[in-house]
Amino acid sequence: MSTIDQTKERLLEAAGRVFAERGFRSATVREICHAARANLAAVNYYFGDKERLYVESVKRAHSRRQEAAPMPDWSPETPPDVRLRDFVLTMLKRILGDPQCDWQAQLMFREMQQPTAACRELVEEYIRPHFELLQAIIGELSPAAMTDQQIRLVAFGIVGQCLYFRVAEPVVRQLVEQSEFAQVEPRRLAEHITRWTLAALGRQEYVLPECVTGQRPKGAT
Amino acid sequence: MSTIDQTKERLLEAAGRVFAERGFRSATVREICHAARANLAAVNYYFGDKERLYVESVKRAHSRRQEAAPMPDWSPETPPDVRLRDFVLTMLKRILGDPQCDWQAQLMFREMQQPTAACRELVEEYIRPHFELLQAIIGELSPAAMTDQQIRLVAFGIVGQCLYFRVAEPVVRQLVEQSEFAQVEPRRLAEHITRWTLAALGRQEYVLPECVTGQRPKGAT
DNA sequence: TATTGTTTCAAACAAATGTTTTATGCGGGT
DNA sequence: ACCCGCATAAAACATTTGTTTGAAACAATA
Repeated sequence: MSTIDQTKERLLEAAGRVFAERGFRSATVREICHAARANLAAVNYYFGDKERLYVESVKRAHSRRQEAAPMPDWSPETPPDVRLRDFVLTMLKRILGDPQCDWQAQLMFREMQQPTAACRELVEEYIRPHFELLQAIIGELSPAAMTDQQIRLVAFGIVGQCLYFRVAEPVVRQLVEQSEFAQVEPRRLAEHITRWTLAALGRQEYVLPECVTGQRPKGAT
Repeated sequence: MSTIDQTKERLLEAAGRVFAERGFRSATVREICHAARANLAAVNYYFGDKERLYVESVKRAHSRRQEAAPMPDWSPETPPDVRLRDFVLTMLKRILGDPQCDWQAQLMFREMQQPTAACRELVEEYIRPHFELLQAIIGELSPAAMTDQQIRLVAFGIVGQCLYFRVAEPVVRQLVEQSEFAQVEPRRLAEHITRWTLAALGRQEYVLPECVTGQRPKGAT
């Protein structure tokens, strides 16, 4: 019993990494089994075929990511701007995560761009609730004149900003210097995006205090 | 001579579509040749091997996209907010394009996420100049207190918002209703993102006139 | 110890796929 | 008429790859 779970577990872990790096089709069962220190036939033994292993590994990656960075449960009187900041930070933590679990996010992005029929349910069960939560938060922060459609666009904009740093990471890394890229991390980005959003909504000015940016203002002597 | 270019051309076109849809590894030479109405050996005859065909097709897709939606050359006295709007609109046109040339954008995104060594030059020759142009425009619109690092974050944010609708298209399509998704098109998005940015910079209020959104304000009778 | 169910392993198979080869048709120049 | 360069076509080749198979190793149990 225990040995079953061990190899099955190693297989899921290794499959996640390999699928994330190579994509479903390009990943080979042989590479996965080798990475999992398992025999070639193990995949078919435990999962039937390559595709079911893929589905399982995607689900696994997602749940791991979610429990690694859970959404905080706010008290009823938590102000919406705090909730916005928490939401963005949580999202960024899940997306950028530590490089150790990097593949989990990568794997989900692949799935988002070319959804497998089996995994499309992820959107309904997981993404849509989060997206509606974000819309609700923005709605509370917005003037009454904002339409639902506008709120949706704002929500997409926030998500897009978060995702960009992960999805186009190689490009970002090449565009900014190494030292600056190292500072692209969840807390700083969440602060920027939150302030940026609040400023656009007319809630406050967009000014990042020096202690956060670690840089002097332009033109300062 | 003319026939040479014809099949070579068809090969490049077909390869672009197939590579965009399936990725380099998953795309088969047979499928490409079939789509191009060419013989199986044509790829090796004209390009040597599959990989060089891929590189050529990426370059081709990129230049096609660029000439399809060129950056306007502004007169010196064009105000920065107009330039921002133009920049965003041009970018969105290239990204969202008409569904006919959809694969060109798709292909470049694949390349951005998993850069081939041969194609990494695209960033230097093409993306970096555009990125610096965007930074310059934002710089003109920003208060002097903004640091270069903050400007870069803002620029990444704008690019991220634009890319999101394309990169996560399947998800967006599933999240919003069909009728609303049809309205996700360059002009409307450019208007939203530009106004949003200007509002965050304290340049103007973020209010989209009804004639643009086509929706009545929340709570209107 | 013998038995039974489970897991691992090495080998083999069949299909897919990138590449090469060889042959065929075609046009123009000598 | 003959030859030569070039484009196309069909077949063949060598790998790769997902999957299957049958035996061996192992653990638990009676």
